[in-house]
Amino acid sequence: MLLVEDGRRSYDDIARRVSLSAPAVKRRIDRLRADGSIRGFSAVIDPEAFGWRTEALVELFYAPGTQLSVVAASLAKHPQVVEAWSVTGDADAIARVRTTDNADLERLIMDLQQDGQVIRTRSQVIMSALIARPGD
Amino acid sequence: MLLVEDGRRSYDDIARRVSLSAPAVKRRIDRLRADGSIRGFSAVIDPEAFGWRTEALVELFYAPGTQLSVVAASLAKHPQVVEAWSVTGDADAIARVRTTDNADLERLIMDLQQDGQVIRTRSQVIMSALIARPGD
DNA sequence: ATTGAAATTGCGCGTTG
DNA sequence: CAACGCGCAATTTCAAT
Repeated sequence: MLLVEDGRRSYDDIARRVSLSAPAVKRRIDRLRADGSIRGFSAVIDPEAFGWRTEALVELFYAPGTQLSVVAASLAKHPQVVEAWSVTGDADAIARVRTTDNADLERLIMDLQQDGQVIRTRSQVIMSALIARPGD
Repeated sequence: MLLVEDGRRSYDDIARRVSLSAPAVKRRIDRLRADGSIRGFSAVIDPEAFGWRTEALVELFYAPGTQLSVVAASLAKHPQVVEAWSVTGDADAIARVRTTDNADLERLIMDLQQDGQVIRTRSQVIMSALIARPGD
């Protein structure tokens, strides 16, 4: 969708590109928002400009029988956790985290381990972005 | 920033919330965009609504001496690759991918391997999202 | 503060099932 | 004929100068 490329495009602009009228476009978008196809709109930020200088993917290994909901709750406490997924394979979950520096990253990982059921973590720190498509 | 929560908020709306005038807000946002702190705006989509039913993190292992630029170019060819990072640790890079189904995922991985320098991959398919903060 | 652009709403029309 | 989605035009809100 064109709105993924630029979430502030005007209805008129979109309308011209798809050969419709502006109101028609608005109503379609309203519908997409209502039924959840479009979750919302967001500004995409440069993390460095906000002091987040290190980013990492942290694989999390939980104690047997740990509930997903408590995992999620534990992760939600830490604003450094940008995204986290429950995954198949070796690890139980993977968190994408953003910290000010390596020390902060270390502290976060310690926190997560103390927080409860984390047995082990394995981190892969991001050196550079190869691909970044917004809106995901 | 409030614009991360809702990228289509009006200047007036923001101005009221932060006790400033609308023009002042606009100037600030213009400055943030100019200096790169705000990269842009985007609609956040429900992948399922667009037929993307499987998501995975794919660790990529490249042949020794492979250039990052060719890695990036190879990944960029595939629209299923949503994000990709060069990382420390075991793997050389990690790609977040979105496919219609498992067969499509398998095909994508084969493609990436044929495409050149990928020696090995290891995939972790995402079962559910635990945390999702937009705008990142 | 003013001027112009964009968003929003009501209404009638054509198409479809 | 009922439901739906469109375009037009009028109104209101917003943006830019």
